[in-house]
Amino acid sequence: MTIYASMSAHLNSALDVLEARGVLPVGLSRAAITLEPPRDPAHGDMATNAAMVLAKPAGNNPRALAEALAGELAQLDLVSAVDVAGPGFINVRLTDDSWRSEITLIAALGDDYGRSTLGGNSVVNVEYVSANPTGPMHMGHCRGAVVGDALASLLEYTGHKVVREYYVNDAGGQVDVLARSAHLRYREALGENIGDIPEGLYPGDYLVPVGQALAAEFGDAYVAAPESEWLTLFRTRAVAQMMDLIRADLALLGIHHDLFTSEAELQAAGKPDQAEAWLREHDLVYDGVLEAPKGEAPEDWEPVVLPLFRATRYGDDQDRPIKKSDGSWTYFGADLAYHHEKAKRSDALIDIWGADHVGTVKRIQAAVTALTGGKTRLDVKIVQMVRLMRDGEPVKMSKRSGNFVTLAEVIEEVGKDAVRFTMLTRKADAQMDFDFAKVVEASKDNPVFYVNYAHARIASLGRRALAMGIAPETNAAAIDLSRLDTQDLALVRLAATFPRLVESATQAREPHRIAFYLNDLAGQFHSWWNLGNDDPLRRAILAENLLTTQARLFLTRAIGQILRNGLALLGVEPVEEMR
RNA sequence: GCACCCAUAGCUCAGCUGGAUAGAGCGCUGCCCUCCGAAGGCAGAGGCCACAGGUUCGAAUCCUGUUGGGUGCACCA
Repeated sequence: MTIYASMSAHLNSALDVLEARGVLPVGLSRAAITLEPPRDPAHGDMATNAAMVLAKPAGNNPRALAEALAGELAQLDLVSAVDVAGPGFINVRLTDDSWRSEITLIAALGDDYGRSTLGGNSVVNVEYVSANPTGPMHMGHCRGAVVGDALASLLEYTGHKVVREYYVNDAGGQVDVLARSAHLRYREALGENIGDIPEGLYPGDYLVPVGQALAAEFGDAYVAAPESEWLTLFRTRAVAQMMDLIRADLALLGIHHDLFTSEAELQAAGKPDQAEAWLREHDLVYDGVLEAPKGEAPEDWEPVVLPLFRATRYGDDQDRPIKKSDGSWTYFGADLAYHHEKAKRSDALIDIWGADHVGTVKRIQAAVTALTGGKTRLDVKIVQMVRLMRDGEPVKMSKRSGNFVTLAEVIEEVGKDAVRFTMLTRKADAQMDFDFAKVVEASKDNPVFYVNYAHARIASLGRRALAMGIAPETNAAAIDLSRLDTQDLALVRLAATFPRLVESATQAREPHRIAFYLNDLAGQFHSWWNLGNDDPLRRAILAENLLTTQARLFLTRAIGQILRNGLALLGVEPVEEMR
């Protein structure tokens, strides 16, 4: 058990004792109780608000309750001092040995230090990326992809069964446009001069190979044929190739989904019809007239009767159409059925969406609530815009000319790890700038570099020790941990908060917290390392003092382990040496 | 007009779901190796946490309103 977990268990036992003794009423909720490192280390190693939280419902004085609780905690072996401060904080100081043994635990658990069973094996479906299959991925998709992937890893690490899912929007008007664009490229591949790509079709060069493949497969059979004969066929072929492109782009980012669900297949299987029937039975879909759009005056708007979902019952501004007047499904109508399908096979749903879809959050949450009777929760995590910068100037992007910055280009320029880490150095619901120059800069201004530099220094210690003929002692029992002093243990104190940080980052669905933590831990490590500059005796490797050397190397390996565990959650490769 | 997000040091941003004296990087002012551990470290200056109310033992954090910025408001996806 980690040191926080075991203190937390002891705290609970102490409260049980107070209950048994009648100091505390039985059965008070302990949910609001926290056990955390105080902001000011001078206060101690851990602080709890238990007395303040419980005093009121217990009808007790917080200070008195705190004193009683402190008395219990003081008896623990791993506690060296307890005091009550302020309105009723209980500050606990742990023995140096308890911190020393946490290093052994980190070494023993290795990659699993930080892993937890928080999720209880519940099935969480994370849908992310889901870019339209009409072209390669561009940078607009990147942040959601990275955040979704890191969040999925966090959930996995904390004991959830995670399904990483991609919803393929292969049924809307945009894929018909894709099919027509592919048809044009097909004619081009057969030798026709197609001139400029007409307005309204996709101009990108990435469709050239699609046209060539179609020409190779079908010859000139569809050159002059009416659209009705080739549209579906070409659409299927083009979408398949676009998905190959997208999968390749995602692989560059290190992202691999478990499941790709096709909108067209869901529709072919009648899922939206089933959902509609059920909703009609429960008076959640009715035929009604859509309100006129607000804002700018619509020119061609006219009232028309459509099947509407009663989203207003669940807090949306208006009821939302599930079908168009031509009888086909709206995006929402199909998406509603899709979420219903996901809900059937999951305990919780998470969608990662770009900020341009904020307006549709309420309706889909309303639909999930309606279809599952409120049993399944859908969290929609909105990822804000990223502004691409180069040397402080915004990079111009024009979607119309097809001149957008692709994900592949950026990864080629700065590397996967810099992209991933940088995307996670800001909370998702705040906008961010992505500066090409900064993300590859080798300085402490760049967290990717800074964290990896710490890891590389640790790795180099191992190499240097070996070169000096000092083989690292791997048997923890053979290491004299008493060689580690206060300054060494400060590093352990921060390292030991990793497991609880992982849990809180997961519960808040905020993977960026891991990135910030790693930056802090790296900072403290660099600081520790530099102690050796002023005082050679503070260096890790002391040729004339093997016992201290082994203890310090053991400590640094534990720090390296935490850095690796955190980087793994972010999908970033730790580096062994700087070049 | 409406909905959602944001507002913290000169700049870019954290702040662990309400805790104690508000933190980091950059920039600024100093300092630490006559390279075998400086791509780094230490110290200093810099704050009415946009504004006004409210909730309570306690608010940057939660609620309401105001102001400023962003995104979005189709039968599109």
